[in-house]
Amino acid sequence: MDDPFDLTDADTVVPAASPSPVASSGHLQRLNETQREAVESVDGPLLVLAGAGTGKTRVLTTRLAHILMQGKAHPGQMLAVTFTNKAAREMRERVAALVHRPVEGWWVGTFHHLGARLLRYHAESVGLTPNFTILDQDDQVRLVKQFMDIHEIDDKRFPARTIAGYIQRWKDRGLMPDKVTINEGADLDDGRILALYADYQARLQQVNAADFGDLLLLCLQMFQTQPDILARYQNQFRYILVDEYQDTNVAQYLWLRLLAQGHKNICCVGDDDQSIYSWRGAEVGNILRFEEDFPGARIVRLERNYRSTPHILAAASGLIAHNEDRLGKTLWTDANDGEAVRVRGVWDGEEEARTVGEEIEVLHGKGHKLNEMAVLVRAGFQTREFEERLITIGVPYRVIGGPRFYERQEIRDAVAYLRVIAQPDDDLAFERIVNLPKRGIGQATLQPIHMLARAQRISLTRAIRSLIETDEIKPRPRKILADLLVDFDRWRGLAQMIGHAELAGTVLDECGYTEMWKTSKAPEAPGRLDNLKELVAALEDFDSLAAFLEHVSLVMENEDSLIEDKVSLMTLHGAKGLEFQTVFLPGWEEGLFPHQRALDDGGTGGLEEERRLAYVGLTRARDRAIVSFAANRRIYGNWQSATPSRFVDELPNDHIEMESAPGLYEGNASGFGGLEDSANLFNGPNWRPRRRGRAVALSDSDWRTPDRQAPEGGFSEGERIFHQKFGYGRIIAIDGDKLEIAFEKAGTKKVMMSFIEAL
DNA sequence: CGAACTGCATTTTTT
DNA sequence: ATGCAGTTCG
Repeated sequence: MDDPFDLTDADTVVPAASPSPVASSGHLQRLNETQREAVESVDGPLLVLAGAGTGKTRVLTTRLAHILMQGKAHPGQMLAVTFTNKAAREMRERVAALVHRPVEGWWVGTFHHLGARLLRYHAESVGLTPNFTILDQDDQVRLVKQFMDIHEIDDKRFPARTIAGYIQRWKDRGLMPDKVTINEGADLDDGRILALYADYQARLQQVNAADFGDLLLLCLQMFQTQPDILARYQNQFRYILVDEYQDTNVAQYLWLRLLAQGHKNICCVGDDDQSIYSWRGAEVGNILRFEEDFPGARIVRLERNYRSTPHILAAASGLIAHNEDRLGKTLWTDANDGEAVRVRGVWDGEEEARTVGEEIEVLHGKGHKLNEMAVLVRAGFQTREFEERLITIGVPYRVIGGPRFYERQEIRDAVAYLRVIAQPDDDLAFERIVNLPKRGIGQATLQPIHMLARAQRISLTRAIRSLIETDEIKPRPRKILADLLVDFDRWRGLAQMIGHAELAGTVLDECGYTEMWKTSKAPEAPGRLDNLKELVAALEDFDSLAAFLEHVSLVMENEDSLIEDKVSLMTLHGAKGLEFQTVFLPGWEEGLFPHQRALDDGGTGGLEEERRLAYVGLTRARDRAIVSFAANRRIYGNWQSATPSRFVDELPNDHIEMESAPGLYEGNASGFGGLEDSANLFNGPNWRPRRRGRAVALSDSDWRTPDRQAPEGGFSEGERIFHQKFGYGRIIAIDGDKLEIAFEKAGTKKVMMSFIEAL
């Protein structure tokens, strides 16, 4: 895949960039005046406040290309940091397109990616070896659990998840255990949490591992303790560029500030109004403080919006104006007016889903692409209602942000085997697979091993090696463990002889893991086996096992091809950075959006962040935004009546069109009958019989684009298929355009043929 | 040691 | 309603 980790020293791979001012000015001409200013102000600190839809990415990539083409720096002297792999990839591709060739040797990537790379070069300086393991959240929690009892922490009051969260937050703030103050929560649970953090951290080093936070934190530590290393990179990185600066946490900020001290050419791009990640450590303060942090900084505001209609822009601006803590921007556009933002009150969630579905059908009938429509919700579970509706009416959709490939159980299991092979001291991986498939190794066997490992500060496999000769372990488990270690050694030897993809296949077969799923009666077993095959196939794309493992730990994304025309369903968070012609924004009710939880533990700041989320949602829309709220909603199984979100009231009247049924909305807090009034249940203004959807689905099937029309004889009984909601299954019967399918997980259902994918 | 049961919480998420 | 995690029983 993209940029597998390699040990090529960036400095040595520097083809000199030849200045080509002609091409350069061509690119500059496609920019407006402020954009050009942002591109051309290459020397000295620069903050680009880039409002939604103001051409941020274009500026960013043109700037990088500009620097290259001006011959101001070699690729190896540029550092471009993003938050997601997707953003990094996009940057790489677009810059390459601008300079008409792939750009070799420049440092583009996520904070974590680049941090990992730096650490691998200099692992010894922080007490690791270059092949250290990167732990993900799951591993972290498991590691925390191991220390819970030692520190006598009540897991009712402080579940492992929560503690891992505290540790993560400390790391986000750049705090090693010895730096945590009372102010930062050093006294949590009488200091037990902090003590656990110290143990946790010591253990990580001992097993040659780093968690996500460490990728930055250890870099910081390295920079602070090894001035020569720091100086080298300060010197090397002539131009630094940071995307989504409003999302940086303290550790990332410190990391950047240290690296930027050399040439002081740092360009940060961001938008304080789109800061929606404070709950995971992002500090809006970083962007608000930029001028103080980088003296002499220039600030460029990109305010001309190329995305949305004036109505949408005005609605979003009017809403965000209710926030106090902001740098302030005034977005403008010279696009034509377009449609007002529609705001619709409905009876309940079902009706909301129905109306959204109808709207989608109408638009699609008029020739609008489904790819250009999105339903953006506050919380993941809200997508369910829309999924059900879209299935009923036969509209293809995709849910973005579901479980990801590398997070699936079988994939993590398989990866654990590979980790044990590549990193013999990887305890977490070892524990995951020591009794998987079932070998009869349980807590009883593991306990003395743990004790020894802890006492001697060695890894579990090492502990086993020294215990294997003694009577500490009963004969039967002793034999099993000894065999297992022999297997490990054999696989490690094999790794030298055969390709890593082949190795993976061999390991999974020989350890019995594949067999375990083959014999499994579980309905999802065949799917899991398919995934394992996919994993082995994916390994082919990497140069080495190490490169693959790096990829797995750092790149957790799912690749969902945008080729098929589908409506997108996702959370507002997931929508940041995307745009659609039509955006549906359902669930604008007090308690749901703004979410009660954000209000409770975030105070005013929490509310403002929710408002920014709303702003992000609205500004995703190019032509059309439809906000809706329901009077009644079923949450966790019981019905609750709801009040329209305060954000609805904050939308400027001149730019919205209220479509509430009479009586459902008259300003906030009135005439919004809840369910206690049970007569309303069947007489609500928008109540309709349940059956209706069925009829719509059948009569409307003709609007579907021809190529999506399921081929008549495309399926046969007994065929194995895939359905995006119900998963894998086998066809039992065919009835016109509907198929009866026995799903492996979801039981037997009748579904529309157009939703079935042949395998 | 493994399987069944019960209780409990249930925003957002990248790496 | 639902799933997951921790506990209890065989």
